[in-house]
Amino acid sequence: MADISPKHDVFQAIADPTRRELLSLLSDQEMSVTIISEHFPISRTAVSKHLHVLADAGLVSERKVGRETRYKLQPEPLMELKQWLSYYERFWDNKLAKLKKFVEAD
Amino acid sequence: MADISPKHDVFQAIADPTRRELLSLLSDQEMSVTIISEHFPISRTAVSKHLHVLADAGLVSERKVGRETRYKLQPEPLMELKQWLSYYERFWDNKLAKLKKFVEAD
DNA sequence: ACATTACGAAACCAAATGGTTTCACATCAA
DNA sequence: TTGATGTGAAACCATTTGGTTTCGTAATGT
Repeated sequence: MADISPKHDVFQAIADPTRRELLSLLSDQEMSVTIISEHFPISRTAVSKHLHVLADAGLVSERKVGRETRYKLQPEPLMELKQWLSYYERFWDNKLAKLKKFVEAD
Repeated sequence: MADISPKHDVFQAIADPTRRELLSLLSDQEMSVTIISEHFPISRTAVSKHLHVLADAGLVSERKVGRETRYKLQPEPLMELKQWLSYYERFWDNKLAKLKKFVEAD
């Protein structure tokens, strides 16, 4: 049986600050591994690993061009995060509403 | 020098599925550690550790009541997440817009 | 044809993470 | 006072994580 998805989930993927920087960098443009890694103080191999984690989570796409591998942002999986967040928004909205009420009752 | 800043950031705190379940559980009501841990297959001590991580990130508050320690959701730090997300929303909005354009050009 | 470039896989390592069990200590109930 | 309950700290353990260096290979440049 093919193992469909021990994939990394989006929550775990964005937990690392370097990976968040990668997403930010790749939101502008598609870039090759070497060029990407020039923006970071760690080795190209380490960057490559981070990119694979992001790819596993579906947050970036890989494309081979000659000897390069180019990556670009794939924002769709972030919708899961947005949906997760939306559940909690009402709690802080609620707090804000209570605060407003309190202030206005003055 | 007192270290004001939280030890764990919100991204790292929500990366763990157990901790996300904890947040969900505590959004309903304030609960003691023992009661909370009855909802999980792991030890009370392990749950307690997760709660401390969440507290470090500011996502739950602790309150001592007699010999109990009660926790409840503190959703405010999730705003940082929302803000981070908002930057990426335009990218998928953009994609949707392009798709719409393409479909309508038919 | 040969050297250079771009990259991933592999082996390895230290530190962090998520879990356990045990123990000490308050607090509450009898 | 004595016993049960609620909890955190500590010591410990296995696995995961984030990093490294080394090496092989494919594509490109000269």
